[in-house]
Amino acid sequence: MTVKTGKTGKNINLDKTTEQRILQSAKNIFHRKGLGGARMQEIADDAGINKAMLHYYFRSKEKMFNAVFEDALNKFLPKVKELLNVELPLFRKIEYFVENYISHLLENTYLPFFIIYEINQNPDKISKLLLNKADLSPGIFIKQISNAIEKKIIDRIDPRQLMINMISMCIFPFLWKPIIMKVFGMSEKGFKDFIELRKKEIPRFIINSIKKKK
Amino acid sequence: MTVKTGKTGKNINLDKTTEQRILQSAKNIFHRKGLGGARMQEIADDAGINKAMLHYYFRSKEKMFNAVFEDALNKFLPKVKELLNVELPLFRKIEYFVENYISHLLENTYLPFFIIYEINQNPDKISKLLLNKADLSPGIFIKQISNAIEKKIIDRIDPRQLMINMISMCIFPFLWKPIIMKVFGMSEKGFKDFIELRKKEIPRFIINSIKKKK
DNA sequence: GTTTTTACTAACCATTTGGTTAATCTGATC
DNA sequence: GATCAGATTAACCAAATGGTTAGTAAAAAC
Repeated sequence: MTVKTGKTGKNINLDKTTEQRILQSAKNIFHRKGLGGARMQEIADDAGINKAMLHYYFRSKEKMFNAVFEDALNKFLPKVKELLNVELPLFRKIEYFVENYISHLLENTYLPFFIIYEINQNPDKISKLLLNKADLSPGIFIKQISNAIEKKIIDRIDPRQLMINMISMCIFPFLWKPIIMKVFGMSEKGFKDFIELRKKEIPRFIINSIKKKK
Repeated sequence: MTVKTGKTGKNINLDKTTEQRILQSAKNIFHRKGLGGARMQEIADDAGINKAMLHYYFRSKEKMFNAVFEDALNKFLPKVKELLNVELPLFRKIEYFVENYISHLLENTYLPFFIIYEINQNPDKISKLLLNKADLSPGIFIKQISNAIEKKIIDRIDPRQLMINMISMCIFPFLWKPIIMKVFGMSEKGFKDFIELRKKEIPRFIINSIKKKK
C-alpha cells in the first residue's frame, strides 16, 4: 500500500497519513472481530506498518478501540436523532425514518453487529458512552405518537412498543443476514434487493397497522 | 458447589456428573463470551475442577464449544420448526408462534445473542451446522401466507417480508436489551414486563396490518 | 552545521492461554 | 489385599499476544 517515489524516496500513502491508515485498518478489523477478537498484529499488517506504530499513535489496544467505537457512535447517533426529530407528520416521518435509516445501514452493514456485540459484551461502559455522546431520548417521537392517538389518527398503542417494532424491522435483518441468505437461498445481490424492498414495505406495514379504520 | 458428606467424605455434585457440570459451565461462559472470548480456565473455575479435565472430557476448546453450540441449536431449531408448522389458521398461528417463541426466548435470553454472534463470526461453519441439523425451510408457513392472499383473507404482501417482520419484532428487543433499558429507564423487571406485553402486542400489530379491510 | 524532534523499526519481554504429561487417587474386580 | 481402569491433579510447555525499548533515519529548529 506504500510506494516510493523516484525522486525523493518519500513514502506516498495514497493520500493518507499513517495515523489515518491505522485507524482505517483498526476499523476494518474491530468491526468484524470486536475488541476481544481483534489482533494488534493483524491491524498492523492490514495497515502495512510495524506493530509498534499502533502504540506510538494510540497508546493501547483499548484506547485504539475506543477511538473506533466512538467514531461508529458519532456516525450513528446523530443520524438516529436527526431522523427521529425531523419535523414531519407521523406517517410521513415513519416513511422518512425507515427509508433513510435503512439507507444508512446499507452503507454501514457492519454497524448493527458491531454495536450490539460491544453493548452486550460491556453494557456499563458502553451505556456511559451512549449517555455522554447524545441523549438518545426518544421524547419527541413518543409524544408525536401519543398526539396522533389523541387526535384519533391512529389506534391506541404503547408508543414505545411501536417504536421498537419499527426499529426491530429495520435493523434485525442485517443481524440475521447469513441466516436469511441461507434459508431463502439468496445471493449478496438478492439480499440487498430484499432490503431495498423493505424501505417501502416496512412503512406500509406499520401505517397499515396503526391507521384508524373508518 | 461441591459438598463433603460427613459419612463417606465423597463429593456430592448436586446430582451432576463431572462431565455434565463441565458442560453447564461451558454453556455459562460461552453463551456470554462466545468462542473467542471464553477462557478455558474460567470454565474450569466455574465448574470447580482442574483445567485438564476439560480436555479429558472434550479434547479441545473447539470441540467443547461445538457441543455447546449444537446443544443451543437443538434447543432452538426444533422449536421454531414446530411453531412454524403447527396446524392452525394463519391468524391463530401468528398468535401462537409469537407467544410461544417469546416465552422460549424469555427462558433462554442468551440464545439470540449467542447464535447471532457465532453466525456472524463464522457464517460458513455455522450455516453448515444449520443445514445439517434441521432444514429450516419455511415452506409451509410461506405457502400458508400465499394461500391467505389468494383467498383474500389478507392483503397482498411478500410472504418472506412478513415472516422476517414477525421474527424481527420477536428477537430484536432481546439483542437491544441494554439499550432499551437505558433509553426507557427500565429495570430488569420493567424490561421483562415490556417483553411480556409484546406477546399480545406483536400479533395484534401484524394482524391489524395484513387483515383485509372490507 | 549542529541539535532536537518526529516517525519508524527490529528485537525483546512478560503474561496469557490452550493444551500435554506424568504422577496420584479412588473405587471396583479378582 | 493386590491389580487395574478410570478420574483427577499439579506442573509444565509452546505459541500467541499486548506492550516496551533502544536505536535509526530524516526532517525541523536553532
